[in-house]
Amino acid sequence: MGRQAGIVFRRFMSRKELFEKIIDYFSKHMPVAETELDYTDPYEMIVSTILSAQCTDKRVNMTTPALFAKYPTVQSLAKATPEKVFPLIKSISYPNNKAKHLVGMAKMLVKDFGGVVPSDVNELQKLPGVGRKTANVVASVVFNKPAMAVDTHVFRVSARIGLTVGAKNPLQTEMQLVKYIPENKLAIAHHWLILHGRYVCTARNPKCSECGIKEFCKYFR
DNA sequence: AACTCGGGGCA
DNA sequence: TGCCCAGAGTT
Repeated sequence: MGRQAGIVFRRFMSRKELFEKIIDYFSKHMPVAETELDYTDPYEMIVSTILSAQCTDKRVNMTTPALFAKYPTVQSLAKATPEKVFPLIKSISYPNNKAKHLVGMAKMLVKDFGGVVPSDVNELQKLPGVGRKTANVVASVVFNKPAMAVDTHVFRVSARIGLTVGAKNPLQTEMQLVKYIPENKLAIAHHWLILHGRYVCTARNPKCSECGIKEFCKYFR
């Protein structure tokens, strides 16, 4: 497999072909990922995604049950205040900002969107606490839109492997990836690249010896 | 483009 | 203790 892949790579391999190679590996070695893309409802998804900024998913998952128990709907959260939300999320990153953002988001959803989470990326970004990354996550994962969310992991891993070339910021990475990744693979690709970046292709001291796709990786060669 | 928000996990 | 972390908003 390794030798064969090396031979294949020595001739020309497009980024689309490169993506197919790694997505094939991930699909065989991270079968859990598919189910982790399930969501209960758009409200819980967008709240969870906002909370996940600069914070590990484990801490978010420890926090959300109590939060949704007290504020199960957009309407209930819209009637809250940041001061009431803060203690429920104080153990995650930037609790003050996020408490403010969550309440502001809920208020805007009720006031301007009829209490319904929009599926359009540009509409999503109008919400407090929702930037381009969060908007793309919600659009692609919840609404199956052709959007690619790029966080620090996706940015770094894509550059190292060679999925992107010369991308200087997350937006450029996004623009390159959406060009050749099939629409129905964008959400799962986001998830896989994050997991790979978190546990193997780390920012410092990446574990190349444990990496299953180093055969295809520009950074490793 | 640079700066701020920020508590918890881990070496 | 010091360093780091699934970004977003402001200046």
